[in-house]
Amino acid sequence: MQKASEPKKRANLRDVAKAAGVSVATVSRVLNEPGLVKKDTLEKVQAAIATLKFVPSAAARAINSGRTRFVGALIPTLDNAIFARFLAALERKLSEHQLSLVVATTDSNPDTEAEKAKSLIDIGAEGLIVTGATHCAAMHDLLERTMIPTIITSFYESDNALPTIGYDNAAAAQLALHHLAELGHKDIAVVHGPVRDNDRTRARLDGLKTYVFDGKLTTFETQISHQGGANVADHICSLPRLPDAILCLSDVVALGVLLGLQASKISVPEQVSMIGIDDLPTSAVTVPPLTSVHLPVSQMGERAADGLAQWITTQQAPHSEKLHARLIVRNSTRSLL
Amino acid sequence: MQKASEPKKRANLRDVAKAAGVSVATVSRVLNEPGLVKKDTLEKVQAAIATLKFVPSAAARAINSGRTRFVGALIPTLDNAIFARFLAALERKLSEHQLSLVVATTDSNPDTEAEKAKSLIDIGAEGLIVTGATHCAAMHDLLERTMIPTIITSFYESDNALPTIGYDNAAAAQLALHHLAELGHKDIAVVHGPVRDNDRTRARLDGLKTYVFDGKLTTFETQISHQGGANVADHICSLPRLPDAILCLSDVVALGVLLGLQASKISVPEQVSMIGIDDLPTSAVTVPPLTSVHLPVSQMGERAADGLAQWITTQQAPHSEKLHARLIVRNSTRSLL
DNA sequence: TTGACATATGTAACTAGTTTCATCAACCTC
DNA sequence: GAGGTTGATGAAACTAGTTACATATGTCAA
Repeated sequence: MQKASEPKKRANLRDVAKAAGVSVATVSRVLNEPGLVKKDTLEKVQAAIATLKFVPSAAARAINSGRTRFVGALIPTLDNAIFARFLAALERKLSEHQLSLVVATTDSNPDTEAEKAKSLIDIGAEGLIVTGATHCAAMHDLLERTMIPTIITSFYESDNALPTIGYDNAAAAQLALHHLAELGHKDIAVVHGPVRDNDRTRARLDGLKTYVFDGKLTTFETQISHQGGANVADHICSLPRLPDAILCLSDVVALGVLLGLQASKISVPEQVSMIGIDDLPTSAVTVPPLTSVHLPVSQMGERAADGLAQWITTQQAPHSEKLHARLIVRNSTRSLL
Repeated sequence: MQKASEPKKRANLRDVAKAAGVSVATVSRVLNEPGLVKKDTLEKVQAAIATLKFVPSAAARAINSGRTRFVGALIPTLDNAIFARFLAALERKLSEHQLSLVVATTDSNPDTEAEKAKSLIDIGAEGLIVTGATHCAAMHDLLERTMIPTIITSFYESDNALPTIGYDNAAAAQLALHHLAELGHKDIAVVHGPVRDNDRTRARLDGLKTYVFDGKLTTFETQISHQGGANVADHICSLPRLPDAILCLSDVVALGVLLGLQASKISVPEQVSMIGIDDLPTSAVTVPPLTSVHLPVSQMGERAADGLAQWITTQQAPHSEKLHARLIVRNSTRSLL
């Protein structure tokens, strides 16, 4: 099957060694520890590498070192700035640890998540970053079988089997509700993304439900997008009576609601107060600027990167970390007292 | 929690073979072509795999097949929905070709791009998707040396050395300007992102400059973010005279400008017309809904995925493809005639 | 002159899989 | 009962690197 002249096969170490008239060990040294090689041998080999356009095979390297130098992140979507910000920090910090990042999106579907996780592991990921603590059975099984270092983010739970690096979602939501309650709001509309397969949203809603105050909460579920927020705003405007305030469990939805209210000529905060969660940079330039609960996602990215890198190199799982959310008061909320 | 001091060496094929009392070839068959193995042997081997928690090494597989089954995408930032949309389509289509996607962000820095490209190739990427046609010397050298299949996106140029799959940026900008010109606008502010190291923005600006119309164009450079747009809006509002219209070379900036104008109580389109480029979903729900030039980024992602997958499997580079932008008229532009 | 040591390089054994080819038994046909 | 075919399995070669160990040469001191 192998004829004398093959058209184009990638050159390997042996080819280079033969071309340079040295052994494979010498070529390997040129690649990894050029200091050990005599100057003119070095040049001979480098010439051969150049003429053969030799590029070392990543797989062959990995097989020896047992390291592929990349990790995977499973996130619900890229279509929300909050994840973009998280990933930016994660990637920056990982690269300080000489690790590349492979991003896979799950569309918040646990089965997709398990599938993508499997393919990340198949292609050699050394560790995983996942969003939230709820996964399907296949995912749990996969993580247990492979024992791949995995950190849960956007979610804090001290006694989880896997380390969690994130914030207390219930507390973040309570921070927002507490602010509204203090301002005297009694009739509050809560707008949130899909509850199904999303433990962060559920935790936030639970936080609201367990917060004790003498007022009414009405929840509205929609898509996490500007469009989704605008749709809910239309619905709320068609109600016989406007709520005192609208609490959005994410800023993306909040901006959508804000635009929707504006389209219906409802003014914020004069007719309704509004508050969000996330504190995206955009929230500082909306009209009016949006009061929000700041979630430290950049910090979360950095801590997750450090934790995972440490776990991979030392085989020692990091401890869970609780990061603190804080209220940023702007002009979309006003006092009713 | 994880116990730290396990003598955890991962089981390999030979370990499984020994445990099951069969040869390595049989274990390999169980993994890849279970149909060839007798039923009770199969079960024996599967039992051994389960008890040893054996997971095949991706690297060792890759070394044989010469395939790592993933490609890399180099994009300027994740912090702009336009790229998020592109990546979503790209990833979806790549996975149909059994390819995973590794995303690397370059911050529009050519040196970062070259670095990230190198590390993608180092970890074994079989192909690359890059944004725009302008790269630093190190990048060109890398692409030439490794001959890695690489497709340029967001940019169309029929005679580029590498296949380009994208739109004509100059034409897209002209489409927007033509619309404003037809409505009788003479004094137009053009708001755009950084020109340095961004050939898409430059191409759009060149398109505007070569379009013949009897009016005035004033350009404003800012960051591509809502904040950046809002800053320019503040600046424009402080000018002695408002322009007739504001043409933004991206919708993200346009929404920022819109919010900034609104904060200064300038009404659109009564006092200024506004038009964007990208046509993000958000642009349909802004107040007023934003007239924009639709860029087919989802289609671009799909075509790029198909092209790259084809290139990798057939060794045959695809042809460049020009995708068509089209004007979406909403309510942010009005006629002055 | 010889031993001690450093430097430079080669040989061959690893890494963890896939794959080719050989072997052997069971079954079928003539 | 000889010969052919099929099915199941194993031995060993193969992928492309790294690396432990061996060897050859040169320098220097005893």
